[in-house]
Amino acid sequence: MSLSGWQAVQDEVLRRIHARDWPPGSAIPNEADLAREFGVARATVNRALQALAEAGLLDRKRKAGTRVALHPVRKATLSIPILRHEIEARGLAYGYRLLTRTHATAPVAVQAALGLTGPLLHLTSLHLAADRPYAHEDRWINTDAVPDILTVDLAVLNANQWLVAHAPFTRGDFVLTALNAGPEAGPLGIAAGAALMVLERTTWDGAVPITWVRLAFAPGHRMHMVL
Amino acid sequence: MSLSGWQAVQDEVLRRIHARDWPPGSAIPNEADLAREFGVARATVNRALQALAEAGLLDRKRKAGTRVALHPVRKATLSIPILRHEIEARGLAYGYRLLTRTHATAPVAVQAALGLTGPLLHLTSLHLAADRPYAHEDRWINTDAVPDILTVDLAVLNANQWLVAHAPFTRGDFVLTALNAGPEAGPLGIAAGAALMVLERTTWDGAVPITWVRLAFAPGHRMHMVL
DNA sequence: CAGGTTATTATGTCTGCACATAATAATACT
DNA sequence: AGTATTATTATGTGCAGACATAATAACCTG
Repeated sequence: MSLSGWQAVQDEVLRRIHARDWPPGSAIPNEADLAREFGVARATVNRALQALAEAGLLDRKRKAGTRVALHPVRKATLSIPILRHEIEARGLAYGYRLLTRTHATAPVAVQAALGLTGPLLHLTSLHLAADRPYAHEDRWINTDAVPDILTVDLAVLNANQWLVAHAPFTRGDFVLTALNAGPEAGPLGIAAGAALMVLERTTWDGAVPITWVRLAFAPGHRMHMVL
Repeated sequence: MSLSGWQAVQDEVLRRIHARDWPPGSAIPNEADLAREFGVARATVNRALQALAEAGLLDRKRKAGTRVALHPVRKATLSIPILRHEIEARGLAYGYRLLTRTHATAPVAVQAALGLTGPLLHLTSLHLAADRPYAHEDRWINTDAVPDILTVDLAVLNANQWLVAHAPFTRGDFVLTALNAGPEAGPLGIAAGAALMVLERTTWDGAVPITWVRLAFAPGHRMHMVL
């Protein structure tokens, strides 16, 4: 067989995995052999197999060789767009309303997530889609890390947008969970107790914690992923 | 400067992006120039930049060159392990209980997701962690695609485990949402109305729909992701 | 000057070769 | 027999050179 392009190699390997020519757990031929069989260079086979390994379909180990993953750990990638873009992508007008802005000591959960104990800048705000509440945001900001944010009029400018533009982060950490609506119920204009999808995110710049955010989406919010 | 290894190149590029040497939206030098500057082959620079592009930090276009992404679409990867492994990884005993097994016509939402109208195999079951309800599963299976599943005793063997082992899928589709507990409340042993994290997944083998699952996790479930 | 053609350029990828590295197998030594 | 050392092997990665391809810029031409 003569293939051309590492994508073609990848497709053929996928086909064989799928057709059970190479059942889960079994070892597949080494790169050199495959290169010969497919009529390509070893580097080309390597590219294809590495991509599949990264996708979790193959397990590769030096010397041990390559084998079809027994329990393919499927990785869904959830792209986290800026809310404004997410909303505008649906053809809706985006709106933002700052609800509160204070300096205060954060709840212990937030303190623990950030690894800080001092008082932080605390914002609560509302993201609107076509004038209807879309998500409620509860944010704590480490002003030591981004002192410039104190000079910004956050009533006009979305804190998240300012941060992505001025304080790039190197590390992030997400938790998705579901909660019965508590204090967010009012601003979101919903009944208390409604099930809300909640996203909690902590971001760092290196070792320096920047911000902790909790987004509570309006009921019915669906987060979509593909794999 | 002389670097060695594509990872080192990647790190240096990351550093420059982060240090605002190359601010968002700006074009960075071409591969040949970077290769010369770093004292590596162009292929090495290419490897590094491609990885960063895949991660969403760079936008690359032929001829146009490479520029720092204006709105780095952060991609969180959520690894979807088999529930059994997820539970056992926490050091808890895994349990499985089949609740119902029927053939029936699926709700329109399921019919739409799968693109099928005929009657399907319908299973509801419970996943247990240390004998406590962990998640409620509501599954519809296209028996035309996997007729062998009819020969399996699903009271003993987890349908999901059987499927991953015998019916590899090529495409999947996730939706995460939050719902107030309805019929799941009973089996999960919780109060009706509690906020549940719900994961709906549809899987295909090529163009053939295989199964639709809805997992409702016990209250307090946290789905963790890193980016 | 508009519209189409051609050149240029940066990335995408392949090849063949080389050496590095990790894991295993084989061997030697006590 | 048990342990330490040394091959062997498959993947990981690097290099230089080449051509492919897409997007843009420069150039004609009517």
